[in-house]
Amino acid sequence: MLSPVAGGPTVVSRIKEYILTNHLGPGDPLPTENELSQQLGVSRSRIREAVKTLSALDIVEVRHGYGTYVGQMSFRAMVESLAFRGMLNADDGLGVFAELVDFRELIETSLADKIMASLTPQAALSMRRLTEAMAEKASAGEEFAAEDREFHLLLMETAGTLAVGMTGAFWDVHALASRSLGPPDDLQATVAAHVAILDAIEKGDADVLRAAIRAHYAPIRERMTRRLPPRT
Amino acid sequence: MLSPVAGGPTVVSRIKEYILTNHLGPGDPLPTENELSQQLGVSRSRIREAVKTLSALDIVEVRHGYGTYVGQMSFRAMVESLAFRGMLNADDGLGVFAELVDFRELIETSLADKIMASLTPQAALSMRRLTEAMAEKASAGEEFAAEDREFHLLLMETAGTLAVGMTGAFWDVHALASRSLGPPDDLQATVAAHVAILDAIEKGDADVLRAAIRAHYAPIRERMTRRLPPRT
DNA sequence: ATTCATTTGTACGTATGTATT
DNA sequence: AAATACATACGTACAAATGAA
Repeated sequence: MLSPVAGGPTVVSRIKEYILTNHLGPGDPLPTENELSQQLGVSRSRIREAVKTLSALDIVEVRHGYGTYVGQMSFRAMVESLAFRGMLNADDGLGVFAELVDFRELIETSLADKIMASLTPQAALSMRRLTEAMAEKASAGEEFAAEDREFHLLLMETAGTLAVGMTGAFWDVHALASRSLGPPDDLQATVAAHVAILDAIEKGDADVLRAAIRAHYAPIRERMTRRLPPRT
Repeated sequence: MLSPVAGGPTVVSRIKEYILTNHLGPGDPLPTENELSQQLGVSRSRIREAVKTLSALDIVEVRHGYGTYVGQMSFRAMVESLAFRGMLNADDGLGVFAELVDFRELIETSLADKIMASLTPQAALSMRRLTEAMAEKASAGEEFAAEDREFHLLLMETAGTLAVGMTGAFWDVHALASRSLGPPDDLQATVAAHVAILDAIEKGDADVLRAAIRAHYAPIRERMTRRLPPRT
């Protein structure tokens, strides 16, 4: 029997290996499931399960009826994982979600000087436009999640793609959490908080900026902890 | 036909739903694959593929021959995803790995004050012992990855479980990267860098601590960028 | 616009390996 | 040591989606 030894290379790792050794990049096609099945000498079911794993990590991307491709950089896996974990704990503690707020605030405040120093005028302008869009929607009673997200991404722009990716991921987790947490925050106040951050940047005072960021997160944190269910 | 509508709830989401509505917690058992197959009205193959996805995210944990259980909080998915992404880019830019160093440094430096204020004596003592263990191994020419990891985890202790988890995850990614990057850093210098961090904490000077942290990461970053392959 | 080949998605049956009692 | 409950693996058949002829 040609069965692999226990603890030997898994199908998942062999597919990863295939991608690396063949120097495939994001968007490049993988062999079909049948071809992989033959090349690796395992059944198609097994290939499919391995591909499911890789797909969950966005290492590959599967298009129904078309093919399988090397995936793009993504934090979706982390978002899903954290979000679900937050829901699980939602009964007792909101632990994950609350800590997430701390973490976001920590990163943004600690980058205050860097942001101040190197935020591009274009980014600042985009952020200004976003706050205006927020204000408009707020007075119409609408939410503005997309604008909020983009605002914070632009804020992190200078810190590199990884930081931007993480910020976006945390924001997404928070959005998922928020959804299952009841009515949104006071829209007008949220807009004002973002305007305050932007004003601080243009004013050029790092201390004011840090204070504005903290003020922005204060009601969010408050909302998280307020939702702590009464222990029965 | 009872087939679900296009875009309807996926098997993955239905299993997540099952866990939440039944108030299962980490370690609690899920129905067997056959039972799930019946309850959800889909074939066992589908269940298996869905479980593979959930397992990749550590939302469930499968024990061969025993059963499937709700998983523990984990960053394994992010580690695997980031590590592979780093390998992919390793040809051209080392982009992800290099940014990871920046991010780790950012987090630790920005927590300097908090660390200083609230690191427990027990943690400090443990860290001191770790540096001693590092020194011992270093003079024997051995590496000390485990001690290094534990040191940085203790450093973040005060910042909450999420921060600790992220720190561990980043460290793991870095370790995976390091493996495929050639010989390790200068062991003696690495030990000294950790000792300097610890000394700074006990001395109680946040500025010195930040400098020590930056000094710790400098050679690591240098190593990353130095490895940029000569473009052919 | 239809048909056709290709590729992934779903289903089911069967056999085998593995851990627990 | 045996029995049981389970996950793992394979093969085949068919459904659904996509792109191209």
